[in-house]
Amino acid sequence: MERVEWLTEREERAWRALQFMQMRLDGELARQLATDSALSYPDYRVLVALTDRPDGRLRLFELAAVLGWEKSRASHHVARMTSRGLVDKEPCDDDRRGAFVVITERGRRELADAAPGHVATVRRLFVDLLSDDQLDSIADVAESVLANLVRREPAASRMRL
Amino acid sequence: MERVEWLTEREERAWRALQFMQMRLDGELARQLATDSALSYPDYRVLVALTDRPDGRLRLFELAAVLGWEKSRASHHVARMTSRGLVDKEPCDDDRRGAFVVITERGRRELADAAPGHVATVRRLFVDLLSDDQLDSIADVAESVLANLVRREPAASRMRL
DNA sequence: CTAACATAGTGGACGTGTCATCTATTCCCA
DNA sequence: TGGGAATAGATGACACGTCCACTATGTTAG
Repeated sequence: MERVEWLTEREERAWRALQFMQMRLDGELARQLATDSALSYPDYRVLVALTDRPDGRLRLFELAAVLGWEKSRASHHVARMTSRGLVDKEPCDDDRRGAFVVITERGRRELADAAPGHVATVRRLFVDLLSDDQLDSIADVAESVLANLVRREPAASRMRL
Repeated sequence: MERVEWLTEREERAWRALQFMQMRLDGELARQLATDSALSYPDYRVLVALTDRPDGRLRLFELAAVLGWEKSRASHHVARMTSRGLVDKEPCDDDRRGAFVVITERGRRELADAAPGHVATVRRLFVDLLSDDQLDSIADVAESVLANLVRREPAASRMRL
């Protein structure tokens, strides 16, 4: 095992603060939605993704891709949402393996109720605290970290016997 | 319901990218630990917190505070770790409600095995990609977001009947 | 054409995290 | 000092997310 550099003070500060921020932020967002609406944070994200489409429908694998979820997670979550009447599943004629996820009237109503409070909270706890430069800096960092992750990913698929 | 400003393009870019980064980063970190060691990411953080103390022990509520966890989460997680022999629980004489969480030899061994790979992954996927300015910027942002969260928190406790 | 492979989606098992609730103890102040 | 409030911790119920294995359908190369 070669020598491993532990983090410098500067690195540690950034890494710790980021972890804490994300944990607390997600917690608050989830809590706000749970308190002020009947939607969980994942529910909310699914419904937003669906209403971004003119017909309010997405193939399950597209939904997973848009949200950055694994397909299994999307399947489980959509199943839960279907049982609560927030979305419906419909078969797909082009590809008979496939399924569409469609937002219901009830889903639209609950999203419309929840959205203002959620957006206000994102502003209050995050966006409104930051300058334009800080927002850009965050986006730059996050995008380069993501690009690096994606670049590494195909390595696994390339591994063939 | 007053009018709510949805996010500008710049704000949305930062917010979305940050969410994605954190989700993917946590996933990779968890996956790396699961693959290369017998520890989960939460396990790892508990053991690090304990070894930061000279005697390898912390009161349960202190552990929760250090990690930024709710006490219930700490209690559940420590129970799971105790059953796997990574930590022990010991009664506290000063405060008979209390309990100490103590790292075991086995816990120390597994942490020592897991640490190099974990740190290397944090470097590879995050720290080493960023400049000093970027690291400082992240830390500044995260700390001000956290300070804002803490500032709001006491409001709830102040609410009395 | 068909055999191998890839992809869409499902479902069970399990670990994780939150909320609400409960007990026991300690703190505090009138 | 006695009694109400705060605190430490445990626990049960439930939602969430991952891994893995599986079915069914589509795609492609020989």
